[in-house]
Amino acid sequence: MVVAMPNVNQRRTVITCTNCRLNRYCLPAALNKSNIKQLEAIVEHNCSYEKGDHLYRQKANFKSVYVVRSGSFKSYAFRYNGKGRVNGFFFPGEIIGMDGISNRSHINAVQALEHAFVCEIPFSKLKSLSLQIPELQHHFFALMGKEITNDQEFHNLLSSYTAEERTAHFLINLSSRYERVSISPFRLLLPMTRGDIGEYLGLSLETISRMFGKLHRKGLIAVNNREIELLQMEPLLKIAGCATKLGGGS
Amino acid sequence: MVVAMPNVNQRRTVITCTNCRLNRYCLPAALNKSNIKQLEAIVEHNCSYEKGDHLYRQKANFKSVYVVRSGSFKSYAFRYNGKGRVNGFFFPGEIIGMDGISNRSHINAVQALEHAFVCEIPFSKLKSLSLQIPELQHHFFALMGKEITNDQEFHNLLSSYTAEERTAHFLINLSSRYERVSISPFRLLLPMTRGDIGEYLGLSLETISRMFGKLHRKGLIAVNNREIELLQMEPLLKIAGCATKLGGGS
DNA sequence: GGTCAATATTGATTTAGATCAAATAAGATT
DNA sequence: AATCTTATTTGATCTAAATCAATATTGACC
Repeated sequence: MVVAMPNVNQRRTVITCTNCRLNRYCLPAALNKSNIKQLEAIVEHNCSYEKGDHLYRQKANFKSVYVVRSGSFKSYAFRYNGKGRVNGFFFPGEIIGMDGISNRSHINAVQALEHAFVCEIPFSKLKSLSLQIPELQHHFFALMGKEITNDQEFHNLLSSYTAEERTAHFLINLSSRYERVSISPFRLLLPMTRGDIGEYLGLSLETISRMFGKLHRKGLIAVNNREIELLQMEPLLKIAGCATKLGGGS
Repeated sequence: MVVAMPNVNQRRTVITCTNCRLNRYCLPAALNKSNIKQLEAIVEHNCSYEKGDHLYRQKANFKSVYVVRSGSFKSYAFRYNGKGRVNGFFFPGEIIGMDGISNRSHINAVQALEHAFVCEIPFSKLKSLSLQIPELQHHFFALMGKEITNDQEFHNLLSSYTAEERTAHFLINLSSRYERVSISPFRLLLPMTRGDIGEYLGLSLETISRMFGKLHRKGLIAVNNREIELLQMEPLLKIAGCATKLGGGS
């Protein structure tokens, strides 16, 4: 089985925010050492999930947000009419669960794409702590704001990009998110199926396969099942509609 | 010219959050009287905009969020490659500006669709006040969370709904947002063009026109230029993929 | 009221991507 | 290793919506 996302801190030292390799991408990024200790106290570290396990299901009560430590997840939702599927992927350092904040219940389900670890942060405790630590409040506002701008850029993509552009954008976006957490940004190991990508990008799985083929024929990528190598970034960025690499996002 | 959104509190009494007719949909909703006074002190009330005026432009510095008091706005963004356009509409009681929180600069431009008034809330002051008033912090987290869930439901719509379903959804969504602020939910006066709607829904303007025609021929709506009457809610809700009326959203 | 520019409708044609249909290929299970 | 299931690729065909094109309508401005 392809395991795209390497585990972080495999050795079983006790894991804390202070010693976590991802701490500069996560909530501690905004905090000083003493504040990090306070944050540590409310975080449940390193819960383990197997491939296919659900972090939560649609309509589940919202209690916590989660940070991916290793592995990856997809979020998906069915509507009343059965439409709609995958609406996000999550990689190490990224936050899961904001879809439950407004309603106190999650609108999506979230499922592990491979063996994964997450930290769980009870939201009520996070809110209380944010009242005491202005930097934490500020940072969490910024994280939610980032989620909003990502979603809006995605709106743009779904309403005006061709299949090839969406596919290139997807690869470039993944690349920059991998790079951020020191995973190779040029050899992408995809933890999700073509079908997942298709649902996410509003395309059929056959079209995803064809677009990978098309980009391959142009010499921009190499495709070997779930392993995609990005060979020529400049033209890819151009097709993806990016002036430069993208910021991370769900 | 069609003026869809009636002005609120036209008589020139001094307008405050306490006496604002929209206060139960806006930030004061979460606050007690003394807290509302504190909020009032940081709000710039009733700034006026003419049709076509920009509330802010793409890449403008982020200082404030805004609440629509009357009239309506659209937000739009151009990408590096010239793609993408309208990505949101805003009606009375709704918050504009969250697209600037994470980056300290707005990714969208926002333009008045008709004569409009907004209240401006400097974000740094709002954050400070949120540290003192837990209910305010909670409420603003909830508002941002709502934005996130709306955007994700929209992702779903753009990736899996047909033109007819999108159009019906748009009308139903508008209806419930109008109803929330006591504007008729069955006689919709649209402040935006077919082109705006098309860009928003990822369809051409001709398709919007045709779908209005199609829903009209089915007897579900009556179309008179910018005035759309919803005649049969049940079938419309069904086409729109809603079990019941939708919550508000951008 | 008359002219112009912007919007909206409607029809004809094209096309990007969906769907249908096999054939491979990779992993999982025995 | 052999079988079975799930994913992927590739080709043929179809179709929803885009695009192109022509009017028609509306509102804005002299």
